[in-house]
Amino acid sequence: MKSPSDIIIKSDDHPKRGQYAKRVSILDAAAEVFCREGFSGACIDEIAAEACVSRQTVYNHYHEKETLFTAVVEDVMKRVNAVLFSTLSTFPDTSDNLQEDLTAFAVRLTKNCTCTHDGKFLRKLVLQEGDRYPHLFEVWRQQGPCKTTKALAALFARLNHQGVLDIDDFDLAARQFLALVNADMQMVVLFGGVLSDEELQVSAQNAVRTFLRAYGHVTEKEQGSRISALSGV
Amino acid sequence: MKSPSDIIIKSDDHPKRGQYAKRVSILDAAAEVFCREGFSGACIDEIAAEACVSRQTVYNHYHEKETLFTAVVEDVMKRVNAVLFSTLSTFPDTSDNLQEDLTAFAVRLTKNCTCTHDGKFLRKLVLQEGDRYPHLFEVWRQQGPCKTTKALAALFARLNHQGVLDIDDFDLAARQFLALVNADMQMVVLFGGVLSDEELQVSAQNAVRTFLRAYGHVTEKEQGSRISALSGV
DNA sequence: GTCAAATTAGACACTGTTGTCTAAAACGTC
DNA sequence: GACGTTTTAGACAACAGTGTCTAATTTGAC
Repeated sequence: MKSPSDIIIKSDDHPKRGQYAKRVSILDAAAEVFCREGFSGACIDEIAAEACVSRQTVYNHYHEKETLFTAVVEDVMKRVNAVLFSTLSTFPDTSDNLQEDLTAFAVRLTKNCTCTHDGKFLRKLVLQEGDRYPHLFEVWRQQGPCKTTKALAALFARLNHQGVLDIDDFDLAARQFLALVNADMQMVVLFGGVLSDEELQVSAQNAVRTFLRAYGHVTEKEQGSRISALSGV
Repeated sequence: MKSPSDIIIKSDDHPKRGQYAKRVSILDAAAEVFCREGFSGACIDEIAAEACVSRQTVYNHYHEKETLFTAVVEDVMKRVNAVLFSTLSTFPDTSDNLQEDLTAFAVRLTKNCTCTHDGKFLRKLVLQEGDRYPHLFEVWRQQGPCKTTKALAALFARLNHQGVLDIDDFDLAARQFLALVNADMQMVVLFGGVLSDEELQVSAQNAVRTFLRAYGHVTEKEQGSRISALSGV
């Protein structure tokens, strides 16, 4: 009915051809179904259908459900981590307009990492199957979130050195920055809600304002009043 | 083999007898299995075995798997919300020793609500099956977390009125307080890790310290140094 | 002790899923 | 255009889980 050249045009940017295209297609579909149904609830037939591929093809590439699952998880983790570190590299390196720069950074963080399809998938997965595959997720945690905190801590240390921040425990500051940035996400994202760009902006602004109130150097005390005017939503 | 009076002594405090005992036993076992395996992965036979009850008894009480599942969720939600509000009622009402009082409150919050078995279960459940039962969880969210934030906001407003805090948006402050308190929990709790009492204490201390730095009234500036000495771990 | 209600083990039909196997078709590379 | 590889649809066995039914047993209240 459908020729394969139709099939590979799924929702991907550059439709790769041949065997590789199938792999990607299967991986994407599997991610979708695993995320929606959980491991036990997901059924290979459904995945095959969603990937526009026969069931046998799925079994050709990944011998069994378990293999497919771990492949999907590793794939998503790799993507998420890549985006995470690429976003981290946009951390402001100048200290003028710190409030605005940090806010923009926080927005990027939420938009690229937290509120992403992959992001939600991974969060769901970790919680859902973390107990069953401790090693799989522990490795990711070390390479991802833990490294992120360390990197962020180093970046804050730099700002501290420049004299614009007053932090004694950089690691703690990093964790708290992330917590504040995600403060409004938790509940909304959990329920599939989507925040508008404006809401994202306000949320990030609030997070950064509080962060800078706690850690901003005393000389910048005029910030407090300035930003409270901005966040009038 | 086993007499029912043996069975009901599971891990409960006061072993209720008769029909009610079975219901409780089933509900507990089901919560355990649903949490471990997810809805699709959970099997009635396993639940029945874990509850020391025949499969038929499960079907007598809850006609089908779906019914049992929603019953379990509602049960856990009720318990979690009850503990949540009972903990909220212990919010400090005097403003001397605010740092210590708030820290103790934060510890109670994490110990009673976040790091609980029920707490983790609910978080897992919301993420896992939230899409499938939007109404179920939306009601809970309104009655639980949303109300919590409102209540906490009101409590902060009271402290603000007493002049010990300098908050302009109480609701935001409440959300950020919760975010800071949970900053260290997220990753650890996700992976089934358990924080020691000491770690819990330090984490709460750090959260409150940052919160008060951001929102504490300027006159209390000596707090910053005092607490940083405390949190030397 | 009696009796109604609840519980039990086990068998049962039914459905859905996994993973294998086949033969036919489509592919891509030369 | 020929040939080896990949994909496909469909049938298939094996299995696991749901939900029903039955007949025997146990329970608790009187």
